[in-house]
Amino acid sequence: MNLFSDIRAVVIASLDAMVAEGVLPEGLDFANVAVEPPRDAAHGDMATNAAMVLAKPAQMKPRDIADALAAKLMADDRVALAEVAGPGFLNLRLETGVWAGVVQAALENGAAFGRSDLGAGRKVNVEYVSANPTGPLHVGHTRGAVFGDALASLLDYAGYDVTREYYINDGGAQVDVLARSVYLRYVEAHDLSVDWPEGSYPGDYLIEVGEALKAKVGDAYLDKGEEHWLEEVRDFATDAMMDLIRADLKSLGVEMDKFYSEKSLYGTGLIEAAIADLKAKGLIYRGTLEPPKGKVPEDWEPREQMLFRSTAHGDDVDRPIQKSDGAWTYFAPDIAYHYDKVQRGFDELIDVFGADHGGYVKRMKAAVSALSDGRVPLDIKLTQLVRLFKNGEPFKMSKRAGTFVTLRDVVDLVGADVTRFVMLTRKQDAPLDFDFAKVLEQSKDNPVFYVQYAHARVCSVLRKAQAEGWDVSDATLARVDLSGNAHEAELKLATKLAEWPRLVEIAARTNEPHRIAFYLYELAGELHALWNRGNDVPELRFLQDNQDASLPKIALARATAIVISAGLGILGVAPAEEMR
RNA sequence: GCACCCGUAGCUCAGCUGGAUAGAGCGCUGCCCUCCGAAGGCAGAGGCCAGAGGUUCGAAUCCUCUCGGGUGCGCCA
Repeated sequence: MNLFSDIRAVVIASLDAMVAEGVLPEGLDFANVAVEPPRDAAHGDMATNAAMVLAKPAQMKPRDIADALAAKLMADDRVALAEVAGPGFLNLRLETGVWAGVVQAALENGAAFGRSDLGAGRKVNVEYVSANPTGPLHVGHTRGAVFGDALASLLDYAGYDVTREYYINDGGAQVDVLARSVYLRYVEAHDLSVDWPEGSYPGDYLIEVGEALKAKVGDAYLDKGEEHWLEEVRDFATDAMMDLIRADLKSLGVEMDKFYSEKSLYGTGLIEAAIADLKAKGLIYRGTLEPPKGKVPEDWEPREQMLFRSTAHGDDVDRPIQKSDGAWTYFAPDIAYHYDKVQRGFDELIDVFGADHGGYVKRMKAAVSALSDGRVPLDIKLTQLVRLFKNGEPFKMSKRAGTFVTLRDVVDLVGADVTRFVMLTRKQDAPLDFDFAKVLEQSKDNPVFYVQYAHARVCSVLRKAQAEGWDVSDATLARVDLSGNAHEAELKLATKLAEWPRLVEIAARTNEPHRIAFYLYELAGELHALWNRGNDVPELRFLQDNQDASLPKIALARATAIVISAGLGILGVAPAEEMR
């Protein structure tokens, strides 16, 4: 139930009727007609811009359209008042019974209140984290993990068929470096000393991998050239790292539907097939790139390479897909991987990358555009870095992983729920300050607490009501006559609840789950405000001295808790029953 | 040099496919518990939305340019 789209439908129907009656000319496009909550509550419950949008194409004065439309809308039994204001806005005041309907819908539908069919079952693939399998996940990955996971849940809630996917970069040189590092730890496990070359991964987390390797193969690889062990150790090490990463993700509550191995692309002909597809479209050629202007690499020499004509699909420069020695560049398997996604039938693709990968956005979009003939949109979300603080001081930590702060460090210190919520209180492309002290603070300037507290307060009311022996099940509350909830503070809360389904759609359309977090903060604020109004106005307290008077109030509170719980569910955060 | 992201209250940030007088938290000032959890609430002060043009009935939002900050830029993934 989306009240805004319901009322918009009424507006559109009225406009259609006006066309039929000859009040409006034929052939008007109503696509830009919007029904929105007004910025100022004094303007009513909803406003439509219909008259202003249509004035020009209809060659009429906004005022005339608005007057005629107002008369039509007043005929709808949900509209109490429609009046023209400002430059041609039509402000609508709805019957109070409409808000009761919203509360009842929430109670009847529970967590599904706010679900949308916006996605219409379309298949969307959300690829996120995709960290190299060379070590534990760090804070930067954490943000990508939380963002991608919440986005996936949001899209699911909005009616998409969602696949959560992780691309394992296990085919390149960096896993060879990993293998050599593990080998050195393996040698150390035999109580032999080793020299650590530049650029290896000396992190402590590889010690146990080296020992595990020793337990598995004994001294079989000692004093052998790497041609005897590199491949085996590489597989062993990447498996161990992926186990580690999977456990890290699980500690955050993130579970992927699919882990897709880059290595698995080789030898299957998929890369060749993807390139052949592009070639058939005339997008592959041999050529030499110009050196980048302004910053020419010192060892620059012109080389002829196999290039992808990405400029034909919006890129700034064509991109190499084969090195001069004939080996694929990293871009080739990336193309093949996205080719595979297109082949698997996804209607939309989303990649979540760290901001340091911003340079790859255009070429990936160009590749997907070319491979799908423009049919499959690819949205790439870049997550900005996280700055760590403790009480305002920059926070450094060096534990088992060496110099960086790991995902596990963060989760161990503040918990998965807090980590997730805080990471979503900022737009993903803005830097995020994460203060270990503040996020655990139990006060209003900590949004996690503020939202949880609102939910806990409602739970407290329900517990007290049950202690009185009252039936406060959702089914009962949904049948209560809510016409008594007519106070301005109560209507304000119900109005906020009515925005929930609309907000879900906006957040899903923009792929911006942080909007959920901000909405929950506002909704919690409305509940706290109403709660405190009970100090001055006893009739507004959720608990009255008898069941009949209490149930309508409790119904409103419970509906709020349902929406908070559903919203937190999208963010992957468990609602608190009580604060401790 | 080029591309992408960003610039909104003293600070940290929202701002809905362009909508009315630009919002919230922190900080500052003053109020509100014999009363469901005051871990809260109410009110006040604080803005040339970096700047300049343009499109539009209407611009923080779209376009161009300038300034300032970040990220990236052929055989590294």
